[in-house]
Amino acid sequence: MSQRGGRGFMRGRGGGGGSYGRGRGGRGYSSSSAHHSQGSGRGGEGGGRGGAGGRGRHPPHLKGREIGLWYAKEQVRLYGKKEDKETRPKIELSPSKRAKITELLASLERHSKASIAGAGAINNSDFMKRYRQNVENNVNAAAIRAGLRPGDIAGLVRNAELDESLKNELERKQSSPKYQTMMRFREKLPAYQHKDEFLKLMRENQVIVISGETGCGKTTQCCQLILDEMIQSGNGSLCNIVCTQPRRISAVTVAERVAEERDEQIGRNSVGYSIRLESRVPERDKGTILFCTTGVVFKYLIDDPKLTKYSHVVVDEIHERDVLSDFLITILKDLVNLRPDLKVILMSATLNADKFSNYFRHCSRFNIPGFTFPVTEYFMEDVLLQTRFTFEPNERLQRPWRGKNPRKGEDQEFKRMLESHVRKLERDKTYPRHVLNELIKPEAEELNLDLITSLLLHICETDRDNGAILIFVPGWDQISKLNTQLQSCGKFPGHRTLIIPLHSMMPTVNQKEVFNRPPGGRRKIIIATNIAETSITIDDIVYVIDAGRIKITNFDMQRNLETLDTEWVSMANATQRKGRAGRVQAGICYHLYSKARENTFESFKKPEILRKRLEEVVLQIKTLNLGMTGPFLRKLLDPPPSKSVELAVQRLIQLHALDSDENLTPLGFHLSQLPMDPQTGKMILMAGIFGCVDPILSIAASLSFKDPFYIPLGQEKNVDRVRRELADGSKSDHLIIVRAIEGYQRARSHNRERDFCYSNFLSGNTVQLLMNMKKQFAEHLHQMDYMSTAIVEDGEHNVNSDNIGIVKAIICAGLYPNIATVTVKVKMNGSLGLAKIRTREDGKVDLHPKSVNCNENNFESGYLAYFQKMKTSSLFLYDTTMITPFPLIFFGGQLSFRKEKHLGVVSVDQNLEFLMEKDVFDLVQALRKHLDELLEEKITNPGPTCWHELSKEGALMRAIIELITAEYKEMLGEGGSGDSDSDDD
DNA sequence: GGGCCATTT
Repeated sequence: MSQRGGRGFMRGRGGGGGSYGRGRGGRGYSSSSAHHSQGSGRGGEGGGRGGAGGRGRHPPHLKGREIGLWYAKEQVRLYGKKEDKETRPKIELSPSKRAKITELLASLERHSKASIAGAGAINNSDFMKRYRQNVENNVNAAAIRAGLRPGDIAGLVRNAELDESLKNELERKQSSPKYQTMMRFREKLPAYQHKDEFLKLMRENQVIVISGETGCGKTTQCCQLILDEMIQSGNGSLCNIVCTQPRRISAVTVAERVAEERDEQIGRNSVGYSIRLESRVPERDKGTILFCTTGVVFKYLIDDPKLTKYSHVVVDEIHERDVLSDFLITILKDLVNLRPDLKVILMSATLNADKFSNYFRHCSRFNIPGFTFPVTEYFMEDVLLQTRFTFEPNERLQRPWRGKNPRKGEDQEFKRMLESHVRKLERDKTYPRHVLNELIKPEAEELNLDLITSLLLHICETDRDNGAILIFVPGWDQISKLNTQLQSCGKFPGHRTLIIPLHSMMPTVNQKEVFNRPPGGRRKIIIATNIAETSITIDDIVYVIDAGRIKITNFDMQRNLETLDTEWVSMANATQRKGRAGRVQAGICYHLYSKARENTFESFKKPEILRKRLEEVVLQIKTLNLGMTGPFLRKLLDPPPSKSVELAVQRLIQLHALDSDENLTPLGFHLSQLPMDPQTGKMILMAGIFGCVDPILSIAASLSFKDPFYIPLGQEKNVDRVRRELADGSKSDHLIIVRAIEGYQRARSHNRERDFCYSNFLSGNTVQLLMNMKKQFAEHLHQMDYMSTAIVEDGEHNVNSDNIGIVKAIICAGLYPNIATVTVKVKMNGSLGLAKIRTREDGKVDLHPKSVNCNENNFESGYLAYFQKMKTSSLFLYDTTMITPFPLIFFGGQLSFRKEKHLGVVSVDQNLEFLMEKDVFDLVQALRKHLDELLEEKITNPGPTCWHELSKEGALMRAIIELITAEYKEMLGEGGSGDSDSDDD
């Protein structure tokens, strides 16, 4: 086989001009073949191979622009002026290859005639019947395990003997000295002090909302109070409490804390936790408290929709309004009718507790007063007064800062509010004139790092106790700039201050120094994103400086795009930030915005369900049999707009996960079982079928969790370098992850993994989690019968793992239709211009600077598959892999053929186009049809792939793999075509 | 020419 793009410049021309510079001469697929615009039109396709014929080299005496002009003239001489701006790659098959495929197709026809009628075609409704039966069986099996008859209304079954022994055990425990010491502490917590009222409400109501600020002990105490009362009243065998937390770390720490208070070992007695890939559930199965992440409860719901194992469900931190907790309380709202014995406790911050109570038909509310130290609040006017800071006029100021979608006239409206606020301060003589002069300047509305520096100096001068300072800024950029400014201004020398940047991508998030008091009596200054608002808690903070901004993802339904915007914080954010100063002593919070600005703040951050794509939510609704998505989602506390639901359903239909009636297809059924988004799910199913499980599971793990790379401040370029080395010319961000995990494992076998992580900017924790996720994914594939074992490295399932062409093809199969095209103009002087990236829906997009393909302009193939696309300062593709034509033809969308003058043109989904003769197309299309049938059969009736070349499946798979492999090798110039009979045309 | 934060038997 050979493919001849055959036009344009060659890589490596002119003595290593290209980054690859292998100097392959005219062999194979030229780098321009896919989408490099002809531009000044160098090269061209002679009759011979790859543009070698007909095209001359420019005379050696020419320089710079003259070279380009020479090629331009040459282009005109060979092809005439405007014609032949062909940029579509041409796909050809050698005669021997054609003969092979023709023979294969004939044998496949014989196979299908010989096999039972209907094999290969799927019958959706049969599948769905089986699948619904399975769901039913699971439910009944769970009921039987819980000691119920199938169909019974659930509930725990009393065991009088156990009631007695649980009661005795608790009494014994209450006399232990350790327990009593802990009890003296517990008794001081507000939640414990309101014990009787709380328990009375619990007895009298099925659903209650508990509100209270951090530090009141509601999470640790309420579950214990319920359990102890149940046990003491002789009902211990009827009590299992599950308490959900939004984050893994809080599920574990709360469980550990409660176990300690009960003088127990975690997972040994009444208290345990369960988070993904890590659980220590209580050994006994009655009289327990289980802390788990919300996602874990969702998995319980699949097998046990009525949560029959539990008597109490406690949903904590519901005020955070994450998708899962919103979703869960909607399910619970229906479940309480089916389970009159089930008690539901919703826990929220005080501010919006009423909203939840109203949602549950005005259920009872109980507020527990807070227990924190007082925090003095200052606003911009006070900061200006204390620092005497003056704003430099900023010519380039776009306008006072404002929200993302400003209503018409919002700026003017705010200006009037600010002016009236200033007039009032003037009348009241609260602040001197110079402060008001500054406050009214538009510059006062901008995030000003000089002001922060000035305020820090003010704090350092007035406070001699070196209290720790926490600064909230919106993102990486501001952390970086402020850090540089503080380090270089000379006023915060290392022997007096310790400055720690804190961001999820910086290694400091896992360092103890963040929590400890710095040695030598120095002052700790932490510059953080909102990671320090909930995820990381630093106890010794005395001062908080709140810049008042937050970066937040939104979903733009009109443009079908995810965006990342900087916005003013909500009141809830501001309160939370302020509270960070009062954890162990009285504190001070400086808000870097005026009281007037604060008046424009929303009360709460927009619920996550209104800010996200809904594909996974829709699949979950289907898995849990909750009916049509539209009606179900309208039951939510804040229903997402129907447009957003439609977009999700449409995309799932496009992925063949749902049929047009919104039923799960067999593929959709598998995807809904997998803990990842549908496209990544599709990728791992295909990896199972195509025998490249290990590398693809690495990619899937990182796409569904996070990138394992740290980026230490100032090391950005070094991280880029390491990533380029790991990519090793593959032009793939996804393969970087594969190589990183492989490298880690190799290093670990020599006990060198720490060094490996250090020199490659990897987070060892994240890599280990990714490896555990791979194991979990392999277990899923095994359970679904896509693998015969659950071993990631199993040879049978990795026959193609070292074949980069196939691994990339499977990346493409999963990520499709997320495909961008690349064009590179050839400049007059013969050098390459910048790569221009486009997608069908968005037009021009940019590659994110973190991508290894950013700044690349020498692409052997003009297609990039991507996973994440987000609009920030520009519309970015965050992660890309260069893809060759055959994977798009075999795993992309609908193929169609047309004649364009004398050329045959094949298009994929009426979008991506390739040149192909009709007879070649017929062969390719026939192969594709057989592949589609095979895949559908594999999806409906999974089983390990049979690679034997005499089987229908084996022969077809081998043929397709051979085509993709040969194409890839030829393009990348790795050891020729890898095909012994390729040179016969 | 530049990266908010979480999370799944």
